[in-house]
Amino acid sequence: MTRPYAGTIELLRKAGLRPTRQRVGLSFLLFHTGDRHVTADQLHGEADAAGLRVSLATVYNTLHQLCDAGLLSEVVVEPGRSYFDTNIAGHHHFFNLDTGELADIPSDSVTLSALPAPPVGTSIEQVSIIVRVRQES
Amino acid sequence: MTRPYAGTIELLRKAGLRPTRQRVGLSFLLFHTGDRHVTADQLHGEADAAGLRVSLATVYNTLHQLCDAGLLSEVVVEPGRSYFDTNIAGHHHFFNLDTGELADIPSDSVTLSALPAPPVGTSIEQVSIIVRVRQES
DNA sequence: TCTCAAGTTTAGATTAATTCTAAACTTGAC
DNA sequence: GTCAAGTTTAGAATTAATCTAAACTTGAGA
Repeated sequence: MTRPYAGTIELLRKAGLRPTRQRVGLSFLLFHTGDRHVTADQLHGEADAAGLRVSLATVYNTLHQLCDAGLLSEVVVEPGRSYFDTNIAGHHHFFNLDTGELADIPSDSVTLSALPAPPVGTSIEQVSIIVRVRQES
Repeated sequence: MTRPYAGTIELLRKAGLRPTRQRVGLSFLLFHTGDRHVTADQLHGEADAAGLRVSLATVYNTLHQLCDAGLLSEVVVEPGRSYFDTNIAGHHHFFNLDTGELADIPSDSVTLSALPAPPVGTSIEQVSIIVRVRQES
């Protein structure tokens, strides 16, 4: 028998987070299905479907902790809707205004030449490009 | 005596919006103070301070109508906070994660070379770049 | 200038996402 | 095992934003 959660537990430990049942379950859902864009609500639903009882508050806590640990990134596309992205390599996205779908843009397929200096006294933390698209009629 | 609102009224008429007292007042606040980044709430407060009684619902309505008319653009930087920007030429911004300040990036100071094709069946509506910065310690 | 239908505004209720709270429960070092 | 520190939880609270239907403006036409 293999230990399906061993990697996940390791991941959490490295991030300084206790591998609780909830965190392990949620992380497993997040990181073992390829790249994902989920809202807190969606993940909560998936957990439920997978038989993992977790409160929504914990889903939010865990998502933010994983963000802080750099394992996840938050993408804000519309007021009042926030996605969490398991692909932390490229922070660029297509956002379909009509369907609400979010798709990654591989960071090597975009070249940003010349970026102005940040305001005095600040340093750049992240550059995010969102390309809003519409369904062609 | 000059007619301070003549330009504003003209602007609204061209956008197909009746120049009501509220819309004229709000547009005046928006477009006669240089480039601005305001939340609906801030604008509501300013209107109040200027002696213009407007409900918050009208502030939201007007902001959205001006967006639809292309006179304003909406910038989403954080979940649950939405700014409206009177500078529609460049959609790029610095966002200070520590202070919440938003600053324009002149669009000619950024060059985006190479952008992948949008998903099949969609066309690009807008490209927005947000550079998140942090206060240097 | 008066009238009136269409377009606007409004207060207040409502929604939806998210955060807070403090009590109950795990976890893991010892 | 024990226990303090860290987590989770249900439910309340908060926040931004939207909706509702009744009251009010606006301006085109008489």
